[in-house]
Amino acid sequence: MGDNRPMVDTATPTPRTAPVAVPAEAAMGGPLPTYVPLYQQIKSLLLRSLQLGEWQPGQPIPSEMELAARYKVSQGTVRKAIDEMAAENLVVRRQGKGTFVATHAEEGTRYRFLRLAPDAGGAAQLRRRLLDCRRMRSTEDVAAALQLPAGEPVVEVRRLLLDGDRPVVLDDLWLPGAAFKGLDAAKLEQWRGPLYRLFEAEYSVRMIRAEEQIRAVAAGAEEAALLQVPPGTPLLSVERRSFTYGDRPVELRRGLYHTAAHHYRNELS
Amino acid sequence: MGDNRPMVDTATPTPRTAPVAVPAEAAMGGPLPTYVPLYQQIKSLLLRSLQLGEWQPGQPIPSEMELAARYKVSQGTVRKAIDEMAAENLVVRRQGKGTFVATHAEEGTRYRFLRLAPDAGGAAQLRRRLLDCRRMRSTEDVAAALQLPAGEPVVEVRRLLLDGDRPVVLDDLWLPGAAFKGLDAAKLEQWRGPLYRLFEAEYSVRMIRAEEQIRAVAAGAEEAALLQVPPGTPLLSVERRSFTYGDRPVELRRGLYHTAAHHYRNELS
DNA sequence: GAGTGGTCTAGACCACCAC
DNA sequence: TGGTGGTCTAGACCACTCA
Repeated sequence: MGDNRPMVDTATPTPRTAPVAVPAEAAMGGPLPTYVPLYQQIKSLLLRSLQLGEWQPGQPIPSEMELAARYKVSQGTVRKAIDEMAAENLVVRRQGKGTFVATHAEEGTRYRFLRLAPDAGGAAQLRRRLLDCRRMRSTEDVAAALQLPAGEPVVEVRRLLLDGDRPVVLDDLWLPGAAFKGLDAAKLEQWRGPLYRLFEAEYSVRMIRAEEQIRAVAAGAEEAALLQVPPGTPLLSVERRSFTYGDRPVELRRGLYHTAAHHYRNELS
Repeated sequence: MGDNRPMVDTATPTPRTAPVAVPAEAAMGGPLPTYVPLYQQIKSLLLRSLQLGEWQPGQPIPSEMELAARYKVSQGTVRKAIDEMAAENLVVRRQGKGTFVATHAEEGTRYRFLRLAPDAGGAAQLRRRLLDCRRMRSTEDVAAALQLPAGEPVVEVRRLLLDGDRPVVLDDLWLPGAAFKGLDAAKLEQWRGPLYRLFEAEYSVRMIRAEEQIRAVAAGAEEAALLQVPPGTPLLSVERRSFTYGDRPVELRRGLYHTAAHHYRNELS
């Protein structure tokens, strides 16, 4: 016990990274990690299972005891691996029931990635209105953001979010065409629930994490008309890149938020 | 072992919360927690020591072994308490050296709360220019934000942040006068380093966490002049409330960010 | 080499949930 | 009643830092 042993691992065909120093490489002076904790190796294995779709969103993963047995480690080691994944919102623990693959379905966090809140307080309750959905060849900037070759097919979507009958958000978004075969206006129109839930349910694309860049811009003529504001109105420009496993970007989104009665909320720590 | 025992606790005069169900209260149907894990109790004690200034920012707290002995629990329990505090950025662990009270001094996180980044990439390197610093009676909105009685004395500060010679941020901030006795323009002018470092070093006010509300607004005449932009230019309005221990608000800050060559970056997960 | 945090184990018991 | 995650312990060993 307590020996970070070299992973006999007859149970799983998946090779683990060497748990101790790699003399040859270490001697080469590379800044590569010379030691990977066991629980990190377990975490990598779990991540791979997630990525390969071995466990589906909303479904339970095997119990800690079962995983400990599978990987021939103690329950505490599995626990620490899962702890980190829970902290990263990849997985949700529920005492007495099990550990579940995170999903963009309701489960309390309806708008996990939408930081818009009404000034009045409470949570945003927004309606969607699809304006456009087309397949096209990506422009250079979109391709770059999605790490695709320029001209690669993408799906372009334009939509409005409304609070009551007042437009609040104008969203343009781009998705890699290859990963979203069959996505069209009809699909989007008929779908009830969070968009990211549709993506994970129908296209096996799970949004794990996103980066946003926020600016203040003046409304152009077309945008102003759609948001029903005078041209030149200051709007929040929110450019989001969403990533799936392995930090692969799978969505580019450009939102214009009308912040007269709403605001973007953020928590710093 | 393994018994969440009622805290004999002859070593510390600090009472701990009851570790097991409180039958009387539980019967009253209150939604109060009927059980508080031991490590949470330890965490509360550690938080209180932090709040009381027993350990100063940048200084080490006692070792895990020492704390375990002090509180008569196992090292693992102390570890879990500290783990949570480290996750909340209250404390920083350094292997081989110890655990240190978090500080707003350099230590890698120069601008912990400033999310502005140059579009060109890299980190913002901004100069400060103090415009004004005065003591006054708080207006109603400021008092409300700081949870003070209206008319209570506050310190009002106005300053610019510049990237090179280009103004990028116009900040107005308000602090409770009582907590910041002696803070004046001279103090601010002479101070080198992060503002929050000054607050914790000279006034024992430690900013732990902050909430921001972000909007797009049009520059007014005065603001436009200060930021050297045409009036009406869209600006990011960032209203921040900073909190210290116990979620007590101790700063209100209203920033106007010129986002022509910079952006507000955010990470969602 | 001594002291710190970091990892790993094994085992016990607790709180919660479903059957 | 049995299974799940959650807590707590005790002890061993490892990685890192510094004198």
